Amino acid sequence: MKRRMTIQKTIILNSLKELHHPSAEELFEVIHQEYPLISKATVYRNLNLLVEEGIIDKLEVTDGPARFDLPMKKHYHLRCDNCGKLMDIEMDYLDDLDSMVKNNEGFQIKSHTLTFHGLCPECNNKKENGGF
Amino acid sequence: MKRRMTIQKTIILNSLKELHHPSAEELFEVIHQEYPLISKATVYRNLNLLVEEGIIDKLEVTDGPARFDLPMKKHYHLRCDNCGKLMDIEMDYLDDLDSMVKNNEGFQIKSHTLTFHGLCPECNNKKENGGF
DNA sequence: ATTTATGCAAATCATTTGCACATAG
DNA sequence: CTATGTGCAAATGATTTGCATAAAT
Repeated sequence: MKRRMTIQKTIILNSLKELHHPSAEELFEVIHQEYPLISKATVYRNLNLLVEEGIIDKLEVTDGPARFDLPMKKHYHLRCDNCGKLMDIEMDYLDDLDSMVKNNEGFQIKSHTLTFHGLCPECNNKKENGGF
Repeated sequence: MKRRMTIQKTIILNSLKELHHPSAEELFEVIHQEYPLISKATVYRNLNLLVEEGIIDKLEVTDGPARFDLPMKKHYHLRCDNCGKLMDIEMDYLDDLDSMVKNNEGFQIKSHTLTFHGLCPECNNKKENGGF
């Protein structure tokens, strides 16, 4: 199954370069501005294809839509428990973690994801002012 | 808003003791056997209430339904990339990780989740036999 | 007697899929 | 040409919600 280059795929890749790990929906909104004919299904389909081809990364987030991005150095995330905002973190990647697992019962470990949880500055303020 | 104890809530809690981090759907299926009148909405509602009250834990898994469990010692998970099977891992909890984050831009870090990814023995076999 | 909880069906959100038509190679 | 991609709408899966009724306090 040989892939073709289409206008849609080009636009999706370009938009991906301009946005910070957007969700498929966010990407669609932006692209829809300059290219109103595009279908949401096309955005989803191309994102999945690009992930399969290893051209982009899919960040699966608990509780919320998946986010996509151009591949970058392995890193971890910080996610706000309240508003769901996701940010990248400055921390050395723990390469040796995968080999620290005992009793893995034949499971082949290939990678890991580490996400920190808490409150972003904005939500932390809201909370202190009785916001929730 | 004071909570009431209902038959449904009792059954949900009991079933939770018997199952290994089931999804809401799985829990519903099991409960539905012995208590066919229960509604799926009731299962979801009670699970959410129990999580809010801190009585049970919600394990949010990327790409798949959330799973629920009685609170246990902090631990990490192993998830099969192919079939989605989730298992608990034997590994010391990294208490000092939360303080290793630099440049958190005012973010209050409270916890972290660490999940290992790879292939479970079954899927690994399938793969070697050309399954996918 | 209140007020919270339940059951049902409809609604919502993220994502996928079937199908006829368009288009890249 | 012909297989791959597109747009649309309908389908799916997980979860939530509105509303009238039932049950707990």
